[in-house]
Amino acid sequence: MSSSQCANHHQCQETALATAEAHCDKFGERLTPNRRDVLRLIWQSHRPIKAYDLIDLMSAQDAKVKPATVYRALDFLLAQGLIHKIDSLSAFTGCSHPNQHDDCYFLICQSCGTAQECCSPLLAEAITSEARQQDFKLTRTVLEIAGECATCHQTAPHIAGQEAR
Amino acid sequence: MSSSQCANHHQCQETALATAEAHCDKFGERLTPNRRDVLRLIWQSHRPIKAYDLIDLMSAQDAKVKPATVYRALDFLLAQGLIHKIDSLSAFTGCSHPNQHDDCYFLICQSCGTAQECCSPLLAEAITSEARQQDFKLTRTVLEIAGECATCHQTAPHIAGQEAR
DNA sequence: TTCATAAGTGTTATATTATAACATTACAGT
DNA sequence: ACTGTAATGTTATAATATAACACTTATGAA
Repeated sequence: MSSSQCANHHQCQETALATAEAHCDKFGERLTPNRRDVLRLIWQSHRPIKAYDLIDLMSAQDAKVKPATVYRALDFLLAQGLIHKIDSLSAFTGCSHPNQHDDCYFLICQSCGTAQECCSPLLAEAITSEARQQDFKLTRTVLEIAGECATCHQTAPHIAGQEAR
Repeated sequence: MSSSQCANHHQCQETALATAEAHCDKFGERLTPNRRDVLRLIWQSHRPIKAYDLIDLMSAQDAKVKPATVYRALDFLLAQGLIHKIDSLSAFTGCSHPNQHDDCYFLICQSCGTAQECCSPLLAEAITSEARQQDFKLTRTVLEIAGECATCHQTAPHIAGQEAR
């Protein structure tokens, strides 16, 4: 479980789960076993994961898991701001700072598949300002940038990484 | 066919088709009847349209049109830069300036459904600059801003427009 | 003009992503 | 323990998209 985004990915994953736990406690929401399982699987790497891959992973463990089960967990986690959906990939990724994603965007590496969540109040302000110039009332911004991450273009040409990052 | 984006939408649509024609001539590409039909339907309004709505519209005219037929036309039009796909909607919209969409973003009105294509070299530069700070090589940017357009919040509260815009 | 090739289309099937509807179970507050 | 709400199980199906292969049409070289 190497990672270009965190020194120790196991730690990173555990922290995310603990944060989610704390978040749910605070807001009186229930992080049930299913929801926790889905969240844990999403945090297995920094590569956004597709709903049906989650279904496969959960099914591998024991009985077949049905789509609705996973989608319900995803809906909950999205509503709590514990994960993001990457629209350009139809995939889901963990959120490292629930409750404050107004300024977020994603850097998605087409070589290793990782999505890095970034926050830039400056960029967010530039976007808001652009919209304001068009007299447009902004409610949600999707900013997904695809390309090649530092790790991938610093190392040998294009070995699509399969490890957790 | 009223419009908040163009003085005369019929004109707007015809111009788009003529531009597409010219583009294809220039690059030795063929704007076949199918491709032209799909493009025309996409330009019937400024509201992004879904692939299966296109299929329904085309099927209404005569025999049932199959998904592959429409998706192939969409693939061609995307490849030529004559349309855009709006990832957050899984829908397609006409491109008003083929061959120069590096600086584009979309303002998507959740009230009337229109998507306005905007270009801002300044904003594009801000985004590139952000990515550069992370040592990220950018190849494609998806910026889709959802909210309420000027027309909608200037007029009476929330009548979802069904007309072409 | 004719043929060969490539490009485009028709058609069938299927993959992928997501939701609806309703029955059942588990949980929290009384 | 009782009750209402939240969560889950289950079946079915909707919505989005692509694969594979047969067939047709356009184009350009001989």
